[in-house]
Amino acid sequence: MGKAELQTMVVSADNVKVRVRFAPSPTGPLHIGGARSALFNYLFAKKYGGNFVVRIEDTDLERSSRESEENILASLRWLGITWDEGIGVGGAYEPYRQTERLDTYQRFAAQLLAEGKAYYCYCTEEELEAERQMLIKQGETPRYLGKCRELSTKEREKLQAEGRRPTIRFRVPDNHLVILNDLVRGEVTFDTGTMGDYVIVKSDGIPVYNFACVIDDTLMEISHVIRGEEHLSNTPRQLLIYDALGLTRPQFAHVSLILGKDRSKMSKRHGATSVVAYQEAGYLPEALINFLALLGWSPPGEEEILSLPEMVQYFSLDRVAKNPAVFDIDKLKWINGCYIRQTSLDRLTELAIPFLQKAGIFGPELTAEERAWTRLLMEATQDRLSCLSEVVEHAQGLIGDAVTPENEEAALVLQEEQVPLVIRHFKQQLESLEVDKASLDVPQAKAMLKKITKETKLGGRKVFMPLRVCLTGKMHGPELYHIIPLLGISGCLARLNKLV
RNA sequence: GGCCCCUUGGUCAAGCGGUUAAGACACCGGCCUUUCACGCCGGCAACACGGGUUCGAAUCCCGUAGGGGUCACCA
Repeated sequence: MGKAELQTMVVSADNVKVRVRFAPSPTGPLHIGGARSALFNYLFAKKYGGNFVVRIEDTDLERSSRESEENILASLRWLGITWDEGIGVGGAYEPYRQTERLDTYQRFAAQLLAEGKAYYCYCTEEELEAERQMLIKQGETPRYLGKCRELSTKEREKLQAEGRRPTIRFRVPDNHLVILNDLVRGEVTFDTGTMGDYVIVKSDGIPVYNFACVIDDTLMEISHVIRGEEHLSNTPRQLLIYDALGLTRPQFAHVSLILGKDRSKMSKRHGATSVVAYQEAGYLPEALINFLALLGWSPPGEEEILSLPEMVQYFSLDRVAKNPAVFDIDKLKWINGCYIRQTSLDRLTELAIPFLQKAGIFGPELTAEERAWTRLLMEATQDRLSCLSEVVEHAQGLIGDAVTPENEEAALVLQEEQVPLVIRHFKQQLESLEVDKASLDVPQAKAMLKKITKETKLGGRKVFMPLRVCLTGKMHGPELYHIIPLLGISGCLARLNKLV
């Protein structure tokens, strides 16, 4: 079946209610790739008027934690990805946490057992490991050879009496072709020949992912499973269970991975991989979302800066690319800068405050004056920021009285002959004003600078550059008429006196 | 190693048998500007390779190479 035909299947799925899900396992923070999967599911649901559900797959008791669950949900909320149903919001298919659905899985496992489609396996980990090693040594695919497949009741009782707790294994049909019609990949065929019977229920009675997700997706009436490509190889195992239980398969769409610079699956080595890390680095949620959407999907038009509703409007699985995408931090920065420039000063101020607090510039509570100062700071730096965290540097440059020229070039500027004259005029201007920080605003600063230029009859650069270096020590930076009010009259005078 | 997926500029990507092979980021140049930045204008740069199919392949098929994923009582 061609991709175009598969696509019409999706679109004509109007007789089936679209229900998709994001099912993270709470074993750490929300990963960038997970966030994209969640986003694609969300977009798909909204596009087709369906429901987006969030389910927690916490069957790995060792690694799962409530804390991680909370963190993941917090990241989703921060990104603006909301869910119609699931953890925290409830719904008609409760519960949405797998460890609270154990009896359900047991029922289906019992059915498979009763029908001979699954069986108890008493092998120990050591035995299994030995088998694996042996196969590897022989150059074969490591897999379970089916030692416990035909255990008699007596043998089982004996093993049981030894204190062995069995797992339940699915009996994989021999030399059977499993065919998947993937919505992004097309037809994919797997041969069960090298698969080996796999565990569906662990010895502690907890189901394994490949089993639990089949049951849940069925019971929760999930229509489309959109997930990362790392699950593609698992899919035949799940498909086999659908078939064995006589369940209707959902449609699948496997989205390619997000890669690091070296083209391997994005991991810690490549830098930040969690959504919180980007949040803490000063990326705006709408920028991250926008960037993630562009990784593996492309809008039909030319515009790449898109709001969530716009993405919903344009989203479709047939515009999802098959090839993996390298995470390009430069592009993220650019997108983030675009959003920072679009953001109102009021919101920008609120967003920036935590960064300034964290840097120790402000305490836990801000005075009205500090807020106003921050707002001015944002006005001064808005279009030169690619990340919120960058304001810290700018703020730090405005604190304290000591200024040193950043380099030789800057030092040289101060040697120019007109400098004393310019400074004298500037000081006069400052001193003629009330020595009250609040009274010095941007229009006043502009007027002052204009006056100096006029009085000294000097060209712009000869006036502005020395002042800039005197006040900041730097050759580049925000507009002087922003810097002066940010420093305040006393701040400016202090810096001038220290330097000259 | 077996199985599976992928292959258009440095990166993201459009393209779905006939195009001068879009666009974006990055990079380079110019303009704007009292600096930098923003913005605007311009430039560099790609169909992995080899066979087919076809009047015609980036587009279809088969190989090769390269990359990736997966092979747990993890998800």
